[in-house]
Amino acid sequence: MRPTVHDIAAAAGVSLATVDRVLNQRPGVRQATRRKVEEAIREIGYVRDVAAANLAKSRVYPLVFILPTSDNSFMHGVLEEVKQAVARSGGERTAIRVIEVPAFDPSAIVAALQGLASEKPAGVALVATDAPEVRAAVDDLVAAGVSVVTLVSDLTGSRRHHYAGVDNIAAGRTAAHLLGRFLGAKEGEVAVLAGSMLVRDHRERLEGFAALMAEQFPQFSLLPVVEGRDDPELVNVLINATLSKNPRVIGIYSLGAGNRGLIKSLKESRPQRDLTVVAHELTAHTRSALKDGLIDAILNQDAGHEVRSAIRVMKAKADGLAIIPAQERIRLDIFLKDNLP
Amino acid sequence: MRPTVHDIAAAAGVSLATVDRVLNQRPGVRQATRRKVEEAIREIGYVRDVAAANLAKSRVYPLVFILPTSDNSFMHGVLEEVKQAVARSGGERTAIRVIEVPAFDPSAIVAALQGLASEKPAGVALVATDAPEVRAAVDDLVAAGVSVVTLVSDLTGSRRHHYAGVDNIAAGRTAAHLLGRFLGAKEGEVAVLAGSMLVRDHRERLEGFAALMAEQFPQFSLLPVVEGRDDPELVNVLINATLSKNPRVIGIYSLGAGNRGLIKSLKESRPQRDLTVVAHELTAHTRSALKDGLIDAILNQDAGHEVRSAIRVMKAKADGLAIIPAQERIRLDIFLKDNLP
DNA sequence: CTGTTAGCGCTTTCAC
DNA sequence: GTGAAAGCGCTAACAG
Repeated sequence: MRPTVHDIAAAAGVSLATVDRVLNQRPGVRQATRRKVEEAIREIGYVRDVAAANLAKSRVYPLVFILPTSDNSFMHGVLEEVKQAVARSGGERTAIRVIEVPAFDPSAIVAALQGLASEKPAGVALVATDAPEVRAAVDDLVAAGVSVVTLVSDLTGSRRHHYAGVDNIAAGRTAAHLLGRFLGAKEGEVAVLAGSMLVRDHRERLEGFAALMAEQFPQFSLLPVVEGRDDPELVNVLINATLSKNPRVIGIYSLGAGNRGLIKSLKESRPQRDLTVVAHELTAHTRSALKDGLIDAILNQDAGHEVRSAIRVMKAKADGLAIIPAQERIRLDIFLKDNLP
Repeated sequence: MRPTVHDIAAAAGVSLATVDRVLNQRPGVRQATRRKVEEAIREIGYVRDVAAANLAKSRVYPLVFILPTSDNSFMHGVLEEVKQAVARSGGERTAIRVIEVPAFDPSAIVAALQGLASEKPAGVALVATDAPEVRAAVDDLVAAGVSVVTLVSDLTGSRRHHYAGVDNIAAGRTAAHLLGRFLGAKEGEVAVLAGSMLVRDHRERLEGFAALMAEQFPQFSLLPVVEGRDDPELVNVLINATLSKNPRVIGIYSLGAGNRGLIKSLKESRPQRDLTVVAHELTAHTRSALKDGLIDAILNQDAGHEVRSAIRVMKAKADGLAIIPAQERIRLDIFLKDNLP
């Protein structure tokens, strides 16, 4: 049997209440007594039963997700996963609330973050827009004792506890590697489509992509980045323009969302143009385009994993508990036609 | 506040003990009373607090892992992950035991399985060798009320509750897809290295690989499969022989373990031969070979995920609880030089 | 400062 | 058949 608080109390010659005070670093214990109890805890090899503690406290973890209201399948997927987590709230002792904010708008995030300062949830997960004022607002929340996790796009330099998302520089490099090898001996130009250079994940993907292309595949020249704001309509127009203006384009890297528009362009260009395409995020649209051979590879981050991981981490950090790093690492999934889930 | 057993008791006008009997399907309740209680449970929308129940029962889940004593890094990794799970046993209420059996030996697995019949652990996870007697022994355990999970290699046709491993047909197809596209316009032969055709995972990978090569890349002819028994020494000898006998080999698919031997051969052949290689399982050896360009892509299953997932599933099945399917799906990871974890 | 006591939600004797 | 009461490991009033 694992040792319990009773065993500590007996060993240290004190009452349960005192043991509890020491265990939870609450005041009202003499230094000497405290030391005695800590000694006993160590001697005996005690580890707290978190489930029992939570039961006694009737603890629930109030959690907040701040998500952009982007009209793209990926963000819809994230929202859907959060909703499923809400459905599981009972068993997981969580109370989850979602705040939707306009996309690519730092001030909206800051406002949401500041609104939470008084509410003091156990944890906040946000899709961060990379701006100093967001960083400051995050740091304030952390200082107020809230556990903060960035989701999908990170906020380096801030004091957030954890990032639940993929390594986007590696993602860009991987895209370049695949595109380069798939293109093989061909020669020509490569177009890059992004959402916005305001979000860190897009910037990093571009950075990784451009770097590896330059290092390993200098035979392909990169066209200037096209920013489609993750908007299918706009993307469609921009890509059509790019393709008609640049007849030598043989490859496309779509590093943002709004691929519905890209796919439309690809379909229209199909008989004449032979394009090798790598895109991000597996959605109903990109999936069927992959199957049809319009897209050659999809890089993906598992939204379900990201959301579940963010919740686990927020809970753990709220209690000052350790996480299992490998379990919380968000993989960059590579999907080809043949390994679709 | 979520409804509790007390609420049910009050609503049904019975005592807690009776509610508990109904909840746990124990005898000693009149049919009429039982119905009344079940009614109340439904009306009130009760869901049991598993943590509290486990606390009251001082429940621990005795779990057994049956693993082959293969001298390869992948199985060592699995064992390592199980050990880490043992270290977490306290908080997870598990008591994990490992039984090691000789590799590729159905009778050893059967003996282990039968030995467990009397012990009746809550769950058993095994790396299955595909044989009728193993299937029968698994079915017996399931019939005895033990929850059984196959790990890494499945046992279709048996009554195991769950398979914690990758889709190996898809893995083989993915390997073919990568190899075919990476080889591009070249022409020549492709060699396939397996561990043993006795294990289902290897057979399935081969099947998927051969099928896709035939469909999509008929320009490459496949050499007969080489069986290296996952043994680095043997693999080294066999691959050396294959390479010298077949000068037209331009690609290799290593679908089993023992890649240490393969890598040795690759190093030795290096200046003269230009080989495109796809291998399975990320280990210290394959990782550095990937970095050095000896291997072009590695297909991997995350041993840590597999072990943690197996444990979650065994526990859930033992209690008749639902799992989150997406969380328990083991991905086929594709690693290139650029997306190594 | 320290201890006693009554729960958290559920299970389990042991009576009736 | 059914119920009262004690207790799982921990926390939180409330006394002293």
